[in-house]
Amino acid sequence: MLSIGQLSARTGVKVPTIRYYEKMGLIAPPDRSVGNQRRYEPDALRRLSFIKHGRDLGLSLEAIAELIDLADDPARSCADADRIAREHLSAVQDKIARLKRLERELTRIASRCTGHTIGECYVIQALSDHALCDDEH
Amino acid sequence: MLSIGQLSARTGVKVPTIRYYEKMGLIAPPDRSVGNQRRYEPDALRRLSFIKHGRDLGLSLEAIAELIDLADDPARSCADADRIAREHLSAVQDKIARLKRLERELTRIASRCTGHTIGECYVIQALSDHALCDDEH
DNA sequence: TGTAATCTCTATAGTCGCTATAGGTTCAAG
DNA sequence: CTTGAACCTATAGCGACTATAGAGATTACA
Ligand SMILES: [Zn+2]
Ligand SMILES: [Zn+2]
Ligand SMILES: [Zn+2]
Ligand SMILES: [Zn+2]
Repeated sequence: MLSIGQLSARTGVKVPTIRYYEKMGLIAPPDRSVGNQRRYEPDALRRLSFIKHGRDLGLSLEAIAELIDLADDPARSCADADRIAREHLSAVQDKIARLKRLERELTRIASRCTGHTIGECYVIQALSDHALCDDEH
Repeated sequence: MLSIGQLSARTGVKVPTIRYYEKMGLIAPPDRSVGNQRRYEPDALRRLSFIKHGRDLGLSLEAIAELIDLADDPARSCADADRIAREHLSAVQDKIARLKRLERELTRIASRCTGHTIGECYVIQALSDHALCDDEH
């Protein structure tokens, strides 16, 4: 049996976050000690690590909750799990594309300032006028 | 004099967002009509466009507020403005790097599932075991 | 057994940048 | 003068936590 602090130490998930996951229904409320403190079975380590890994990969708690439901039913088709992964990948790729456009624009803006005063500052001018930009963002 | 709706239409910033910016101190409270509705001078277009452009480039409202302060003082050194731009660029680059690691990992995960059931699903297995990953994330 | 240090408990508020809703008032056109 | 669109304020909600306060539980050691 693990205390919440031990579970936290072994998974790298902070104590308040574990309580938050419980409140959100991602992990089942564990048994309690006589003094009302949470006591986890070793299996909770697996569950929580699954959630943490999903979060580290950028999945939403909603997607992780769906995947947990799916994982509990080994005979079922994995089409939904695969779809969640593909959709997330595609969202990540969209974010990368957007951030790359920003990076180009910001690199240009940040490198072009030759002035010493705000009055001449290209950063300020660029922000004041999107027409100076190469791209939409 | 512009109503908040006209200001919104001309800048692409939604009406509640304009009110939010006012509450957050990014734009000055405008004059009011007899019936207490906001009436903006044409200059508000410039201000709001500046804010919108900053947001479109991914700057935080806090950074934008700093830049607005700076922009009001043309004789001042632009070192702070340049620093804000460089720091933001660097934050964007960090995000891109992190997302690219995720992309690699997710591509691998999403493409490797050959099973038809959850029991064989590589997506579920990968989430259950970070040791299957190539990278940290 | 006493005590002190650490851990844990609940409940609540704050973070960021909005967005949505409710219930009311004002404005502009016909 | 009436209608309908636009506007007003205040409040709550989003996602995924994080921080705080004030109280109670557990553990280690003397
Ligand atoms: Zn400059
Ligand atoms: Zn631009
Ligand atoms: Zn699969
Ligand atoms: Zn991993």
